[in-house]
Amino acid sequence: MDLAKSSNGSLEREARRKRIVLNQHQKDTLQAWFEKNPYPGIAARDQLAKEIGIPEPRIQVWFQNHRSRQRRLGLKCCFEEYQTQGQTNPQFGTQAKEAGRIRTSITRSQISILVQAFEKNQFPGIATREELAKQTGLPESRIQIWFQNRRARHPDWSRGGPVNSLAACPS
DNA sequence: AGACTAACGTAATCAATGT
DNA sequence: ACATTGATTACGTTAGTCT
Repeated sequence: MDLAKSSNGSLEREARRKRIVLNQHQKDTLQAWFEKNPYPGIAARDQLAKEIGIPEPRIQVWFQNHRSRQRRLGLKCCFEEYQTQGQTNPQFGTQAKEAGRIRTSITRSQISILVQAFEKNQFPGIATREELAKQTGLPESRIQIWFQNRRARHPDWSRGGPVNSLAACPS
């Protein structure tokens, strides 16, 4: 993606989160959990997060990246396989799909804060997201997801030219 | 300099919730 | 029933770390 255009006072890409560096013990533990279950639910992720002292959202991303890596190496850890195995073979119950994160409910006032920020910048960096997290009381990781979904579903009506923003939201 | 990989992006889809 | 929208998936890209 090519945001962060030229020098001429254009919008610069905001900084991303500082990259964490995993120590060997953390890598080993992650690896071990991955082998047991490459698709951990929120409960397992939380427990693992606590165990190795890494925030749960980082754990979730690590599993996403690691699945890609494994797949690239020819190893096939695919979700469907995992699910159907659980269904056709209920005895191997360990393969059953684990519960995901409970849906976060976002209030009207929180949404208005987020929408305002979105109209200023559709691609907030970590600093902006943390600030919004503070203002709204929502976890930063949920804010990041909110922006992803928003970009996908409300394409630029602040970017470039306002496409008559009042036409929206018939409430 | 190049390999590795956390962080981050899109697109598609599932699923909870409200109307 | 349907629309809206939060969460998860696959997969590609960007950029920091390490050898």
